[in-house]
Amino acid sequence: MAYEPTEHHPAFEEYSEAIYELAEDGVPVIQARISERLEVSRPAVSEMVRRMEREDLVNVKADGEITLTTDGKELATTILRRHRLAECFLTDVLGLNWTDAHSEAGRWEHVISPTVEAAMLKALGEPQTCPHGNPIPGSGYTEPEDAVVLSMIDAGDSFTVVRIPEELEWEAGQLEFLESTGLMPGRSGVVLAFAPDGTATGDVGDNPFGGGGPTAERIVVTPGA
Amino acid sequence: MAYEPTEHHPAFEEYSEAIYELAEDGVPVIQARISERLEVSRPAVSEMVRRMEREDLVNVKADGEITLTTDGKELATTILRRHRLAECFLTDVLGLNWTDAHSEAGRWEHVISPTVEAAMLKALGEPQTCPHGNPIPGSGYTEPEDAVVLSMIDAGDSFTVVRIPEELEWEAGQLEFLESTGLMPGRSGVVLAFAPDGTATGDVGDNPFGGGGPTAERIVVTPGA
DNA sequence: TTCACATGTTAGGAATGCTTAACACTTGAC
DNA sequence: GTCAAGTGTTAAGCATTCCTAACATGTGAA
Repeated sequence: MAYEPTEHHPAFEEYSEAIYELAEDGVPVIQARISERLEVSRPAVSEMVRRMEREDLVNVKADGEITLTTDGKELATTILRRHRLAECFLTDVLGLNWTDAHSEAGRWEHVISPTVEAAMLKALGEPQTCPHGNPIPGSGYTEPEDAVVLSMIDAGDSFTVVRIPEELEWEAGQLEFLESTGLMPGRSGVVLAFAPDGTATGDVGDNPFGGGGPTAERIVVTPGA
Repeated sequence: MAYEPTEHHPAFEEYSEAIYELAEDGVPVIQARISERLEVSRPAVSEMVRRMEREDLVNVKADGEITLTTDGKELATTILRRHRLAECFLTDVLGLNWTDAHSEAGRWEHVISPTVEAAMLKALGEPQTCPHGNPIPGSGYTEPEDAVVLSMIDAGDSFTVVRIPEELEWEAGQLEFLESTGLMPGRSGVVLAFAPDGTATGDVGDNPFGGGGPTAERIVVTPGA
């Protein structure tokens, strides 16, 4: 408990969260990726990483890979937990759509106190994932054993959406598109075909969908309806 | 709409709100009062007032009195509306107590978007006051004609609490105390006596209460049960 | 009248978090 | 081997928002 989240250095919270998410998404955690995800310059990241290292929130390996320390991980999971809890709350209680919930939660995560967090958790019946299917840290959620990315499903086979990784949530228009086609956690569909470039086409419910290679390689599903 | 709240200069929001509240509480709006309410140094206020004047959010009269411009008032009422709406939400939906709700709302007010504001308003059934009885700007609420401060009630007479001014909410321990004694909007009580120093004693429901002169001179009530 | 107190301002400085410009280093493609 | 692309760093600077120290001014009380 060396770092007190209530001291709220908003930047430390944002950077820790980004580092955690990049790792969660399987992206190599180097400064350049953080720079892209947070849309800040590389020198800004360079400086911030140095400061976070000084505060014992991260370690930098010789090859430049950045890892969270125990304190850093605690901060990151706290913020991410609040982010995903806020997304649940905003969609379930206040009726916001996916897209709005995601961007709002990006601000809410920094102002939610332990008291409010506990109250939200109770009001929502202890959810285990956010509306996009990503696990709420500390909820004890474990991903299904047979989870694979959509591009691994054979053409003709059916699948059930598990989660939309955080990485895709940050791409402008992506969430709106997925929500409109019905590619949401719990929904089942069928893959009709893969184009040579990896683009997947299929149906979810009665809606046709199409997703480029990078998208199909990231959406996590389980085989079968 | 010259000033865009979404550009979020948090300090401008905080200062505008403080200025609005001081006026609402009948306190002369000068730099020294803002300095006390926001707990920042006088030079900090001096500089910020100059910047807000430059941005056309406030005007400073020759005698030093500070008034909000149209833009400044719009910003202040927007933030204050979100603050009081958040207080309603935190108490009614999440079950927080007065004290927690007040301090949480002080952060929430800066992250609530128009979308969320509308959703909260709907979820709460368009409340007209915050839990402490203070009007939610834009709700159309008007204070009862016969509202007076508690110290104006004659010893032996009954009263009904209308509101706890924002000024008292900022005093450490004040909200906890009022909540514990039951001096809350809508509750009725009887004034038993006033000490020479203005301290009021009385009963609310079955609970005795006592409030120093400064408190009794600020709590707004209507005569009668 | 004088002294104390309240009030506002200037000057100088600090922390945070960002920017661009310029440079160094590594690595893969040709 | 060379060149381009990707990556990280240094340097200088800027905006925001605060601080303390010091000073100027006005006002009310003794």
